[in-house]
Amino acid sequence: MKDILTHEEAEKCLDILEETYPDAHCELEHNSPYELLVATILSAQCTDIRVNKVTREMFKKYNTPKDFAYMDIKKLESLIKECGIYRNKAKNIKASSSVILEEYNGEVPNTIEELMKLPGVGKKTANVVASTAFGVPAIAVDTHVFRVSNRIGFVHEKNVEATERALQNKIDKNRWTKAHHLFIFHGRRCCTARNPKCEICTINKICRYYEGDS
DNA sequence: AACTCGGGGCA
DNA sequence: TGCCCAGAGTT
Repeated sequence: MKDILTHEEAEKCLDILEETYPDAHCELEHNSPYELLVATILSAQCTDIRVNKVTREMFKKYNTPKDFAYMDIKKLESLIKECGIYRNKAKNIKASSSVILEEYNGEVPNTIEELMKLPGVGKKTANVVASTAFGVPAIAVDTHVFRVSNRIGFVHEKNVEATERALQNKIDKNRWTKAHHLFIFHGRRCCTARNPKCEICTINKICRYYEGDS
């Protein structure tokens, strides 16, 4: 059984990752909370690169809840086709936009709880939007966060729920959001699911996976 | 907690 | 074809 990073190592790990990825924020490009919400809904089972491309293009013409709430569903489906599962996503974007328009006066709600009431918005999307757009401290354990945090030994848990609790205990609340984005950046750029680039990894001196495998 | 649903892109 | 991808909703 591998040990896990000490509190000091964990702090240092986050420090190094911050230096490594100075631009680490949200990988989903956005100019407004609403754009981020749409992009995040699109990001389910789809790479951020493709989401950014589709969203950027679409928002040149359509960029308000009103635009999408009244848009023909077929048209919306064709606009977001590249992002996959587009029928559900189109339906959800349209429906969420209507709710935002009618119940929130056109403004995206700023709490995790309210965001989750929107159709197609679950825990992860709500966390990303609330933390990125509104500064709510949050850690949403997606595949990257789960893989990276467990692999390097930041925590040692077997499922996402336990990982989320462990991370919240291990990390100061004011660093939750930052840590969330850092794990995802690291997971995409270096600590990939297969063939991680351990030799160029900036935290390989601390990493339990690297120690254990070398 | 386990399960279903879901689709384009790329090798 | 098979595998990947920053999930949501229902039971």
